Amino acid sequence: MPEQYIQVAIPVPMRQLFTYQVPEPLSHPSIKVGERVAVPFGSRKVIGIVIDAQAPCNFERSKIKSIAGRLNDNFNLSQSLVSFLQLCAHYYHHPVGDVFQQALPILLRKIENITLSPPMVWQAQSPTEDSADMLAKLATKAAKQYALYQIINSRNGISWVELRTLGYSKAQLNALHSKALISEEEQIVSQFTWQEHTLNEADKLVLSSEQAIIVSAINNALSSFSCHLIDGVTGSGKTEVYLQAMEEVLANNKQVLVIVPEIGLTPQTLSRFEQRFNVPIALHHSGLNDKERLATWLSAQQGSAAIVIGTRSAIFTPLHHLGLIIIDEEHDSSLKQQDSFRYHGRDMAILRARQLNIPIVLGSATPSFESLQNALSGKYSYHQLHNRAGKSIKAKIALIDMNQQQVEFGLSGTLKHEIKQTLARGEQVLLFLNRRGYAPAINCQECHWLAQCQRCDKSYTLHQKQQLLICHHCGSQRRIPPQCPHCGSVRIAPLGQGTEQLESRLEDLFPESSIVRIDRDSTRKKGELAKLLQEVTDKKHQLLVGTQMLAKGHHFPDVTLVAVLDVDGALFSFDFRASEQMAQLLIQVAGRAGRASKPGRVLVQSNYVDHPLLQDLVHNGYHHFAHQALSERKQARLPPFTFQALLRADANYPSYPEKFLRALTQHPIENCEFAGPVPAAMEKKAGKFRYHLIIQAKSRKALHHGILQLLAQIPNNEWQGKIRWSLDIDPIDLNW
DNA sequence: AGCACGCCGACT
DNA sequence: GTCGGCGTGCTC
Repeated sequence: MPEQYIQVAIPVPMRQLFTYQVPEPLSHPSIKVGERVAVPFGSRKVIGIVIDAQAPCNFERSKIKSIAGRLNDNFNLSQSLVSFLQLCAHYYHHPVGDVFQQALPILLRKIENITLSPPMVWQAQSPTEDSADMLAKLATKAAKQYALYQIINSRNGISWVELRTLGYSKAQLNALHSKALISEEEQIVSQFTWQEHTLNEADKLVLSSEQAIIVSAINNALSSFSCHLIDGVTGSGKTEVYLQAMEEVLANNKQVLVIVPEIGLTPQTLSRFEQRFNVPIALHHSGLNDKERLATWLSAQQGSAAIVIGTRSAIFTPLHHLGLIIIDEEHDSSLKQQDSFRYHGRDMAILRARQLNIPIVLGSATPSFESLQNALSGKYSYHQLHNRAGKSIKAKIALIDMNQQQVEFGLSGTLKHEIKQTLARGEQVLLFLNRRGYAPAINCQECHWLAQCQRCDKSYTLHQKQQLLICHHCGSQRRIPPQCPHCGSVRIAPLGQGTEQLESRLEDLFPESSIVRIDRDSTRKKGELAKLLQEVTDKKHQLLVGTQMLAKGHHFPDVTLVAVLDVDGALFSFDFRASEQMAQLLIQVAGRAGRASKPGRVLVQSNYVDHPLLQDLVHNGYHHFAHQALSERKQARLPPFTFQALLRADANYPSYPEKFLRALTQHPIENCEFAGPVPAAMEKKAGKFRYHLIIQAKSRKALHHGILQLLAQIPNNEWQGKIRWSLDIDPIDLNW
């Protein structure tokens, strides 16, 4: 018997695989790709994934260790998932082991044996006379319990995770259980199959011809790769298109993967899918614990889940019979991971659809310029959904020229007037200010000393309620100095305005109205955001103040006035994507405010109302704006017409990062150009000094090859050990 | 990323 | 004398 060697991915940030030997006693049954093995690594023992089961020995024989054991559970990765994750690592030039580590549920990365209780589902008991009485009582006395019962009764088995995501509590469940209306039973784990009761025909809407064309375009080619961009405003019926496209896929006993933004997995979203299809749905979002995550993973892999709905990392779930991928709100920035393995959920989803030869659907009211360009150039099928006539809820956007107005605490006279009018009609108002805290700085009015964070060289933000100065870049805190440390004056005053201050000004201006502030500070506690949003829906508050986090996913039917207090930052940012994001934000909130009978209005305050992009957006809408901006990007040779990678370097010594990056630019790279090195927008952050180098190419292929050349230079670089670096392919935020 | 090894400063 | 600070280097 010859010696057997395997190549293993190890959970360390190294761009290589490790070779191990399989000792004879462990070699039966034969080791397969995707198997998890316990291996000695340095002084510790870790879990590795077998990438190659019959590798040649390409390492000094005497240094090769033997694997310590095989994990003989049923949680090994499929061949298809292994090759997909390798593709991802390759695309992002990211360490393979780290990609595997991030893609796997935490429990699969631990050595300990996994004990997973069998999956349980809730079911309605067969009706009796008693239960009919009880239900009649619940219908009047406990509406929530009654609704919960109705949901459980309408499906054949529903998991606690689903019910929790739909907004129900354990207490409500227990109440029904103690009344013997429902029971918990072990789920029969079997391959999902389409049955007569799977589709709720009554829930189906009649498609417009526009919608019908899209559904058949998707369903016409279910066994080959195609990418469809559905471009349609809120209320134009994107979801109905998703649902009807899914129907055909599910009817073929194939699974569907739905990716939504971080904040998008709301009870409403889920219940839309629940109502239509009576099938097991597995969820994957931040509200799950480790065991629940593994359960989702397993049900997807075994094929018992028909639909998987999740946030960006759900793209790594191992669906065995995947037939369709849907990316909702494909422009949303939460689809891109912004640390360590910086992947884009949408782009990896396209890669996966291509690998599996299946269609993928991207949907948005404000498509990313990348997707729009791919649609316009014919790379994707482009489908526009227009609003149905007569049901138009399109909001109007108007500009307020701050130069022509008396401005008090960031509020123009016009805006104050509009707020008053709206409140008088009993409707709600939403004010955007993208700066949390009380004031973005405090300074001394005598000597103009500015309180700054030593580690970041940035102003401290004043948090009045907490009586603290907080650095928003590194989180460090200090007390408010009673007097200027420079000249001793006590005339220390806040500079500029944040949400906290706006909230307290509004309390003075509109004492009759209840005001709620929604930002990272006010929603730190778990469940607080949901609670505040519920209060808004219940009309407990009339005035909403918030940062960008308010723009995503939430629907505000009684908000009829939305105002953006300061849009100018986005117009003059050096980041060329700032204006794209600003436009998306404006259109998104405009679409989410109001309802058919009471359309929302959007007011935008600016000192530069003549700015061409602003004018274009306001007068001609998102698509005109996007075309305009795209032709500017083309002229300037910026993405999506070119392809970028960002090499970030940081060190404890100021000069190192720049020198390290500059050394790399000394060797020109074929078909690639360098920009920089430049100091990061925040050169100093948390005591580290940071520089950026952009590598740009006309084609993705050229960029890919260029990066390989670049990375080859790094290991022998004299700066090795003195600096830390990381690579970001297709960066979207140049600020960090 | 861990973790060991190693070389300097302040303490039972 | 030793405990422990974190710089440096290695992991099949």
